[in-house]
Amino acid sequence: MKLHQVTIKDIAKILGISISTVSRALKSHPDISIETRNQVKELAKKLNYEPNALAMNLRRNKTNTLGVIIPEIVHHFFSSVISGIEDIAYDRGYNVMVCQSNELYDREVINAQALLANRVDGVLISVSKTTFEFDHFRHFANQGIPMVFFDRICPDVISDRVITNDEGGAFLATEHLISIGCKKIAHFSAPQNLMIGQGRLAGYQRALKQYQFEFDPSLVLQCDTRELAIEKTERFMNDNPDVDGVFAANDSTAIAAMQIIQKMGKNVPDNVSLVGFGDGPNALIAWPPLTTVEQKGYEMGAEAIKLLIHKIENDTPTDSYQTKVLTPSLIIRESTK
Amino acid sequence: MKLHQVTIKDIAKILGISISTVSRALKSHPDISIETRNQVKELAKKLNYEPNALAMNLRRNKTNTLGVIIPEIVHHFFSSVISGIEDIAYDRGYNVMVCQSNELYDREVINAQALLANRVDGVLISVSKTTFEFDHFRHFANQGIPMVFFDRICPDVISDRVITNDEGGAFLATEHLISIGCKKIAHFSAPQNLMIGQGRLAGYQRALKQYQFEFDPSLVLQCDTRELAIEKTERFMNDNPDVDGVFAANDSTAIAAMQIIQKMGKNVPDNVSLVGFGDGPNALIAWPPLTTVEQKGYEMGAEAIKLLIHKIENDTPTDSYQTKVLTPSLIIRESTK
DNA sequence: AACGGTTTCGCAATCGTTTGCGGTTTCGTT
DNA sequence: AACGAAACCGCAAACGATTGCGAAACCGTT
Repeated sequence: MKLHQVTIKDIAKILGISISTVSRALKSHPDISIETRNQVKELAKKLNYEPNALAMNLRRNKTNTLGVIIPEIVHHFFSSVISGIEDIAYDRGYNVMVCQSNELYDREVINAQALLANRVDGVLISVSKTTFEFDHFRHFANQGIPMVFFDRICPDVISDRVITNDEGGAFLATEHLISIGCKKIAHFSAPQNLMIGQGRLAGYQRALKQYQFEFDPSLVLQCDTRELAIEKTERFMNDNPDVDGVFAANDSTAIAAMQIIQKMGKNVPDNVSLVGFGDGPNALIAWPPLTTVEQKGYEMGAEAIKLLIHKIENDTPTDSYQTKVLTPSLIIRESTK
Repeated sequence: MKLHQVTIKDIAKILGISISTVSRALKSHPDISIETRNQVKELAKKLNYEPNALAMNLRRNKTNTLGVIIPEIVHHFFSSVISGIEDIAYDRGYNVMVCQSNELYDREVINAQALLANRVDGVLISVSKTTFEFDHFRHFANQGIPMVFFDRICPDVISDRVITNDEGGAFLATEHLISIGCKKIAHFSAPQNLMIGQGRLAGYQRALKQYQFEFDPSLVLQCDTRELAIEKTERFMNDNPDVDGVFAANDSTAIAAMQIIQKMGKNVPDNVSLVGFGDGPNALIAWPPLTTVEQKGYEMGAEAIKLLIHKIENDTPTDSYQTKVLTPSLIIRESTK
């Protein structure tokens, strides 16, 4: 049972002055005498007065709240993104409502509706894997609410976007393996129906080509989870015993593969060098620490929300959209040499 | 530039009926004829009408929004908690505003104020490490806003709580080290101003006592982050060369310590056995896989929000508070033997 | 004493919605 | 034809805050 919260009306009644005077006094409006102002402020503090944001928001038609729709919070990458979002939001005086879709289309729709009903000033979205219909996002556009997509962008909805240059990152990883003298480099790839899968394979291929390595399709193994790596790595390494470099599409795959390879009696990095992609904290915890392509979740969140706030606070023409591409960088550790 | 959002007033004007009729028609109030009701509903759908939650909330004095204050989102444990919170909130029709304090007292205070201003219906809190003053939490109580503390609870504020049985978990961990034959067992502890720090130390001590080990304060090292472990472990192990068991207050500390110990030329688990606390995915990726006390983040979030919603929706007497204790279990892996 | 200019404050509308109460139809009954 | 009950709908206040405009009150000047 909620108690009555103090309002300016209460303060007005107690002090025997009008509501408007209290309102003005609280924000040091010059129309109000200093004595009155002080009286009001003192009483407000004494009563623990907190302005009712709901009322203000209703009047201003602005909530200072941003919505976020994200597939899964329990993911180092996504939680980093949220962290970046939160920090910038905090600095700029915005609140954040985080919704997770759990990769479910229906839930994403409901989340979007809730954010709409709550009149958020803008939304940040990373699309669920099961979403192929985008009308729930278009409603934001219809209402003039700015959107920024990040990471999992929505190709069918024009808007601002923040993405990672997967191809470039994969190129760096592969180039590094080449530069340290690897002669036969395998790629443990992500599914090719995902943009990230395509991009990372493409970067791998471009590096091979640029350094006159022949592309051998049999050196590409679709394998992008810890479980798959544990299942497939040994056989693959036996089939291709002279592989001395592996670029995996993500860190957990790389780490699992590394552990299997070590168990097979090979030394990492002396016999085989491995590079991952993602740079969660896992890369540091593995042994040896994993060379990996750093994916900047925090920066992505920060960039996305900056873009969004800019859109909200400046009346930019509605038809100008940017796409920000974050270039990942290679972090060289001890799994390659 | 935000467009005008459709309101019931617009619908009323177009249909030439009153606002109240529209309002009632939309919720199928029996006073309204079926034809009118249908007309209204159709037009509402056509215009993409979305009820303004702000206005409703202002009138109802209820927001259907819950606040969460958490130290850090980028933590497997905390993001699991949020995931649990989100899922239940979604099922029960609540929105969630997540704020991270980044372990900063000042920021925690501001977060609390923001939630207060937004008139959340209740709050879930896990206290920052740098918080020693709790008035900002008491404001919630003063306003009659239910609070539930979880994990990092606040001893000075009476309220509902959800915690893990840290003492019990620590006991299990220490007992395990004793049972496998460790003779000199150190504890890398969390700060003693945190209840979890106290609890884990207490469990360690109880196990020692129960098995007639002498408690040696110099074997307790305050060290609860990866960075601290990297900084302090070597010196500690040199000062105490015959330590053959370490119980660390969390996994990342245990893993970092394990890596340092390995670098010092000792074998894990042959020379030194280590146990962590927390069981994020890291414990599996470390080498050797870490024995650890399993902490149930998702369940904790779910339990906490259930308690909170119960408090919100039922007028339970304000003076009855529960504490829910989640019992952790020991997961034995290869860092101990 | 009357006037003009400050200073200081209050009225009332507004944001979008809900809801008690009262008012107008409509229709059936006698 | 007249009366009463249903059925249907609108007025207006309320939630808490902001703000343009108007209005007192006070001061000094002539």
